[in-house]
Formats: sequence, C-alpha cells, structure tokens
Amino acid sequence: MASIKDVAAEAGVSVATVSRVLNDHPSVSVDARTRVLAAVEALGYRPNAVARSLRTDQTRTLGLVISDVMNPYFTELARSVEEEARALGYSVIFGNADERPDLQDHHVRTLLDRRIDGLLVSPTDGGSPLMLDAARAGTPMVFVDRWIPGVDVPVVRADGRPAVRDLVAHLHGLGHRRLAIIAGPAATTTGSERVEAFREALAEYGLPLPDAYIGQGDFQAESGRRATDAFLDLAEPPEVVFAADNLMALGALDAVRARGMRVPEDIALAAFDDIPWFVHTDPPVTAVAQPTGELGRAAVRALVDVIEGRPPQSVTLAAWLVVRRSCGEPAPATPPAEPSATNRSQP
Amino acid sequence: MASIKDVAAEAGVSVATVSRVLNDHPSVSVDARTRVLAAVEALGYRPNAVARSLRTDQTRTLGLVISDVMNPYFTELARSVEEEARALGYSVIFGNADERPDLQDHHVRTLLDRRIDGLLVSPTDGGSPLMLDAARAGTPMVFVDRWIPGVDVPVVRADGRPAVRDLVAHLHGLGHRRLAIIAGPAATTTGSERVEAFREALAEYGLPLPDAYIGQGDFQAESGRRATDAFLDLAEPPEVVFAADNLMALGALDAVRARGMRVPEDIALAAFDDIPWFVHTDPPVTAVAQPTGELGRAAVRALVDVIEGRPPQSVTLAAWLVVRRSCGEPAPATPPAEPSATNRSQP
DNA sequence: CTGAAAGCGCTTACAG
DNA sequence: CTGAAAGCGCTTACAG
Repeated sequence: MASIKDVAAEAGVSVATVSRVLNDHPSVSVDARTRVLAAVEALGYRPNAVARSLRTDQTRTLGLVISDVMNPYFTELARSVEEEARALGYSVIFGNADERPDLQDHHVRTLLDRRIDGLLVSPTDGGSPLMLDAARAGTPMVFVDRWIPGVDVPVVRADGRPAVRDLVAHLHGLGHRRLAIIAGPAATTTGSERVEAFREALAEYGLPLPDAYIGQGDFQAESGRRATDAFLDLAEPPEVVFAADNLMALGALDAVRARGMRVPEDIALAAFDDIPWFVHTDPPVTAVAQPTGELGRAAVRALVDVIEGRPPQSVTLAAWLVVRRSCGEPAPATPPAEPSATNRSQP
Repeated sequence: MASIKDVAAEAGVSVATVSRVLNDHPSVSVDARTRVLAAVEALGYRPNAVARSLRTDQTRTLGLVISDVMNPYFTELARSVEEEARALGYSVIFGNADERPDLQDHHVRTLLDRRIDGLLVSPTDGGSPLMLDAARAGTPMVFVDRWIPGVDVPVVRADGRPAVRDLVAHLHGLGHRRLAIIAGPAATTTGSERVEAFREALAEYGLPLPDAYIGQGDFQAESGRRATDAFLDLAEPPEVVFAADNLMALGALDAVRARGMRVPEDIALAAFDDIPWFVHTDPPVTAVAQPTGELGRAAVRALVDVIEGRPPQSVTLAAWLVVRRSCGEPAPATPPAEPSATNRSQP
C-alpha cells in the first residue's frame, strides 16, 4: 500500500508538502498541489488513519457501548448515533454488552485502548470501577438512555414518567385494579425508574404494588417469560402485566401463549418501548414510545461538544403513550395520531 | 495518559524490556518482569493500540459492512460476528450501508483507511469499483449472505432453494395458484436468487410467475408496502404474497391492514427470514428461516483463515421452512418442532 | 511556499 | 537477559 513517501517521490516534493496538500493547508503553491493530487490519484493513495491518529492524538472515532444490540430500541439508537456521528465527521465503534457488566467492561477497555475520542454509554449496571475511573480521568463521556448517579457526566434520555401515568390512567379506566410490572435490573436507572413511576401512578389511584406483582427481569425475553409464568401461578394473578421493555413483553407473550391463554381477555399487556411489530401482533400492543432517533442524535451532539471543548448539555425528552388493543381498549372514538408502522415518530 | 516510557522509568528498565513483558516474550528475568508489572499496575498503564498497530501493521480489527442494521436478520448476523471475532481475539467495526451503495462505499473506504485486518461484507449492489479493487489488491475479504459473482472471495451463505420449494409445495397444497413475490434489488444475489428459486418451484407445478406478480422491492418496509398495494390494485390480485425479507413482509402487513383486509382470508403472506415476532403477529407468519448465528460465526472463521494465511473455505448452510398460519394452514396434526420465540434455532 | 527534522508510542532485530 | 536504535506513516513547528 502506497505511503506518503511514495506520493512525495512521485510528485517530486517532500512529504511535508504532500501532507499540507492532504490537509488543505493554505500555503502550498498551485503547482505543487496539482502534482501531489496527480500522484495521489496515480498511486491510489489513501492516508493511513492509524499513523495520523498516533501523530495528532485524535482518532475521530466515538465508542458506543450499548446494553443489548438485539433489542430493537438499542438497534435504532445505534443507528441514529452512527448517522449523526458521520454527519459530524466521526466514525463509531460499537460494543454490545448484552446486559453483562463483564462484557461492558471488556468493550470499554478495548475502546479506551483504541484511543477513541469519546465514549457514549448506556450502562448495564451501577457503574464499574473501570468506567468510573475513565469518567474521572477526563475521558469525554455521555450517558444515553441509562445513567449512573453521582458521576459528572451529561445524560441524554427520555422521561417516561408522564407516559406511565397516562398508561395507568388508561388501565384504571378500563377497570383493571391488579396491575403487575416486569422490571429491569434495579442497578440500572431505567430498571428502577420505571418501577417507581408505575408505583407512584398506581398510588394516585389508591392502588398498591405488592411485591408479588413485581417481577424481576433483566430486559431480555427469557426473563419476561419467567416473570409472567410466576404471575400466572399466583393464587390471585394480576389483570395486567406491564413489561419494562419490548423484549420482556415478547417473553410475556410467549408465556401467555404457551398456556393457551389470550391477551387481553385473560390478561392485559403493555410495554415500555414501542416497535413497528407491535402494530401487527395479536393483539396490537399498547406501549410507551420514545423519541429514539432524536435521543441518539442529541447524545452524539453532547459528546462532540465535550470533545471539542464546548459546554455539553444534558437532554431529557418526552416519551408518550400509544394505545392499542392489548389492554382491552375498544378502538377510541377519535383515534390519536399514531406513528406509522415502521417509523418511530418523533413528538 | 501513561506511556511505555513512564512505565520504563518507574520500573527502572528500558522500554524494550517493558514491551517484552507486555508481549509475553520469553527472555525476561523474573525480577524485571515483576518490577514492570508493578509499574504497570501503579500507573494504570494501558498500551496504546494505535501505536502498536502502526508498528506491527495489524489492528486485530475486522470490518463488517452490513446492508441494513435495522433488519433483525442483519442485527443478529452482526451480533454473532462480533461474538466469534471476540473469541478469536479480534474487535469488529460495523458500517451500516442502509441498502445504499454510496454509504457502503463510504464505510468500505473508512474501514480500509483504518487498516482493518479483514473485511466482511454483505454487498448492497453488484460491486462498486472500490470494493472490487480492494478485493483484487489482496485485502482479506469474505462475503456473507450476499455476494458478488466473478470475484475470488469466499462466500458464506444459506441456500434457500429447497426451503422455497417446500414453501411453494405448501402453498400449492392449500389450493393457491396465483402466487406473487416481492423481490429485493436484482443487483443483489439474494434479490435475484429468491425470485429464481420461486420461479423454478412454481414451474414444477406448472404455475407461471407473470411480471405483474413480481414486485420490485429494496428489502425495506416501505417498498413492501408499495409492492403490495400494486398487487392489490390488480384486476386479478395474487392469492399469496411472498416477501423476500422480513421488513418487506412488515410493509405488506401494513398495506393489507390499511385496506381493512385480512391475512390469510383475503390474501396469504409468507416471508424470507424468520424472526421471533412472527410467532405473535396476527396471524403468525410462515417463513423461511436461516441459521443466522452460524452464518456469522462461519464467516468470521473464514475471514480469520484468510488473514492468518490458512486456506479459506466457502460455506453454504441450509435454510428451512417454518409453517405457521399466514397462508391459511390449519394447525398441522403433528406440529413440527418449532424454534422457540426468541432463539432462532439451528438446523 | 518548501523541506529537513523531530516526535507520536510502540516493537524488534542487533549487539552485548 | 537487556538496552540503544531504527522505523512504522504521519504532522507540524522551525528555518529558510
């Protein structure tokens, strides 16, 4: 592979001049520029980004450590992150933690070793020493979706509280009184916040949230299945199951179906995170939708602000309720504007 | 950030010795090793991967250029690629082409500039000059899922032909005679092969595949919607629509639902690529399943073989038909073993 | 406007 | 077993 030396030789100039041309440095004669460009073309030369990074101490690369790529919510987040990063001249390297703290650490370490310019993370746990150290050491960092309290790192996320309150109002209006939740890991902010929001909303209606109605999940489908099975085995099973993410909702559907029961006749179901398939499930699933794409883009902008020395900003966007039929709702008289099936709409 | 010099100073040895310790070189005294390790620990030193790559001319990184991350099939492929790569000591950088040749080229170029050790690609088109040049220039490369004919690059893919034949047999058995397909771009192998497989299978039953029954899609949902709309507007609409991927099937469902029609009563639907949600759609969707995880792992193994100088191997695995109810099938007397909802089963 | 030179952080023959 | 030195491919003050 041709190096800058080859180009210099071919153009009859020094490597310094070649470098200047490549970096659009103003003081290069037209003649030199022309010859260099011709040599670049002739040799099919491409600058070695590794060498450039070593020299300039910047990689123009962002790291994104995501909790679980297979979760459509995070897939979309990853996609929007890459788009915005590309628009700003950065590449992104993804690490999939698969909801495992050890894997998360593996990726954080690898990314740091590669000297990424900044790190975007949606923490799988309460914060490993590694990540905390990196933050304290001054690695540009932004949390997205989930965050770690007590660390001075900007957070970009959606506030689901009002939407959860709307959901509970909806459920209460349909006559449901025994409501259960499949929670995410308590060590994650989204794991605990969604339970708290649910509990508070229930309290407004004088409804309890007994321990037996809190299923402990891990944001993956299998845990949704197990939690739902446990609910169904109760002497007094809940009338509604609210899954704190879409994969656990999938698991809940699996469990209900395995028993030959039906949603919403035998048990109602709602989910956090809306996905295109929820329009076509049997029945269509009522869900809390997030402005996922906007979240990803805002997170990248915040991170690039930190990297480039501008004051970064935490961002909180609104989530909203999308009512479908999985809780027993008859089609509303005036249907609310609904996102099209494949594009998660922005608020 | 501490460099190898700092470690050397702290340990009272030369940087060469530090490097030897770090790379497990045999000839280092126990004493030196101990002091170096202590210094590494004390300084929290981590080797700079960028510098190491520049020096060794290898990045221990694989590039994966994928047609569309938002497609669950590719998401799973990406995930298994990362897993196997990690197991073999490589990281992977993803590029999402979003089915756009220009974006694909952007990522290939970026990846090449970063000097990845090898490239895994599922081409969006018939092969851009850039990619062809890279292949000819000797960049270690493997095609996965889709491929480009006439290039000497190993291919790892699934053969859907027998499964498509099974599908057509199934449809014919249910009495369907007017069968349509929503195809992917003809420039992609999976785009053209699936149509050919379908056409050949139809021929075995003496059934034609008229042009009007070939919808031109691009593997994304919107095109599935458009193609289905066109089918439905025909004087003699098809009785079955076979979508060549799961996103176009989603679009087809959107279109059918938008007209207030029902699957399979008004029109039957089948899809290439099985996904967990197909178990819970209304109705559950009959689909051709691929051994996605195994495909990703095999592709990585093949690529690492090329990189490390071993003879690489092309791999073709089998796809299989999963019958559900979207084509009008009554539940079979002896239900076939079916993949669990969230784990795509291997054959 | 241009080039020689230093240096980014490593690894690795080459001597000793 | 150990260190001094060269070199990977760039960029960028410093002179001219």
